[in-house]
Amino acid sequence: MAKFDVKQEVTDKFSLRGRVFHKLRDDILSGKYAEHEELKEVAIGEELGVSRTPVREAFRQLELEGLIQIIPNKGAYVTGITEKDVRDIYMIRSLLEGLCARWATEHITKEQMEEMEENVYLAKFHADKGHWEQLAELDNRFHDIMYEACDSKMLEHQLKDFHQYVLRVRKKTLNNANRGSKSNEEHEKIMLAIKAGDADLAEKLANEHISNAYENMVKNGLYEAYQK
Amino acid sequence: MAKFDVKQEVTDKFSLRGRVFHKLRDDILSGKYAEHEELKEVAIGEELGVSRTPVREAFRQLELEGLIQIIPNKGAYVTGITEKDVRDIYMIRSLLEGLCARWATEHITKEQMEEMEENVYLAKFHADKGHWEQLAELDNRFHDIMYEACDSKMLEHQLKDFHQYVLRVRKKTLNNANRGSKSNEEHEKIMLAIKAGDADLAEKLANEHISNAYENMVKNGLYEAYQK
DNA sequence: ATCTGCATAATTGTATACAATTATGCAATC
DNA sequence: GATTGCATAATTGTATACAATTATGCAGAT
Repeated sequence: MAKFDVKQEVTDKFSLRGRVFHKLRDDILSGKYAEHEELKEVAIGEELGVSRTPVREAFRQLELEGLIQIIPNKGAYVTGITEKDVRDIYMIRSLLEGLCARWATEHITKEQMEEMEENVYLAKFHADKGHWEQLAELDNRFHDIMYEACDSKMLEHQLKDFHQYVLRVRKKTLNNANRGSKSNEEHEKIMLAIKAGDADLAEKLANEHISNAYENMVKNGLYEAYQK
Repeated sequence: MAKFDVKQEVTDKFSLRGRVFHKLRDDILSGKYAEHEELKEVAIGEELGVSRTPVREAFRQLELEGLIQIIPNKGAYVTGITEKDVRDIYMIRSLLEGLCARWATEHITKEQMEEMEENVYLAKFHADKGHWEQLAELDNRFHDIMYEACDSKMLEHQLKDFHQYVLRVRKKTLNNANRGSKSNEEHEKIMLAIKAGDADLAEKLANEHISNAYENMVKNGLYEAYQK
């Protein structure tokens, strides 16, 4: 009577299609392919040692993830993201993260609260030591905890969708200046607001947290990777 | 030097895969398939007179549209939407429509503004006459105008995504009571706020518009179609 | 030199064959 | 009767062949 697993990831890591999907996604996000570059089915297939069928299916998924665009009978092209797109994404995400923090305040479990506290204190340690790799990992994890804690698969899905875009710019954001520790200080405030049950404050702080991340990114000129 | 068409719909209406995609989407949204019903590749293919290949690709798209869920090596199942999911969707959409109204206030063109006014006044006429079909059509169109007017392909994409879910509940909402004319009165207020350049008011009204639509839906018990 | 028309090549769209996995039914066992 | 094991069927996953569409290059006209 077990219902099918709702937590199932949309992409299967073990099928050929799943491997193609993950490989292409990583390559696009890491910048291996230029924007607007055309992806050929046979070329990708030969590179990975698979036929066109799984490649085509991976293409359909990447299209709806917003990473490529398929034009019928022509080809698949890596999507371009403009400066305005990035700004819009951060503004939308700011709203949604705020709502997520609000709902998390209302629904977080004891275990999730404990992991969130642990995350903040561990991140403080790594920030002091300058361990940017671990810090970035913990930063991602903090947000994932909040997504899970908000107890809404709809909102979680939306926010994780945005993550695909955000990853294209955010990966370098925590390395420079002291955004890393600054970010974690903001996490701590959000965490404390959630712990105190102050949903209004949590929402406001989460809003600002994303806005600040955006401001920091602009200040450091990470836009350069994107077309005007 | 023409760049590829960014406005291109994600699904091609003329390819076999496109036809399968649209057919299945309509059938799912219209309730032809029960929730959690399994969709078999061969059965769908035979019904539409096509092979499994275009069916499989349509499945991958429907999955990312959130209408079905594919479990590797098992099958494709129509997604279930719980009452909580519906509530979450409307709350998220309320936020995003508010942002959309704000941006529309800042970016709407003269032509779009005129179409929006025309939409409202035409809808008033049909509401008086009790033409619910046309009213529903105009209602959808009003929101599409606003999505286009906000001048953000990212936000537009998000809101249209939600539309897939919302269509499953909203289609009957305008038929009963006087929600139809009530909805249009709210459209008019939003339109006037946008025309007056009052972004704060437009945002607030758009927020409330979606909330009201949700409240109305709950009041009329449209939830019954969904699992607990 | 540029443009047009057409033959050819390259690429995507679809159908089908086969492999791998999962579901089903039934007999044997307890 | 319930359960296990296994043979069989049903279904999905992948590869490949062929069709349809689009891109390319070149000859000839202007």
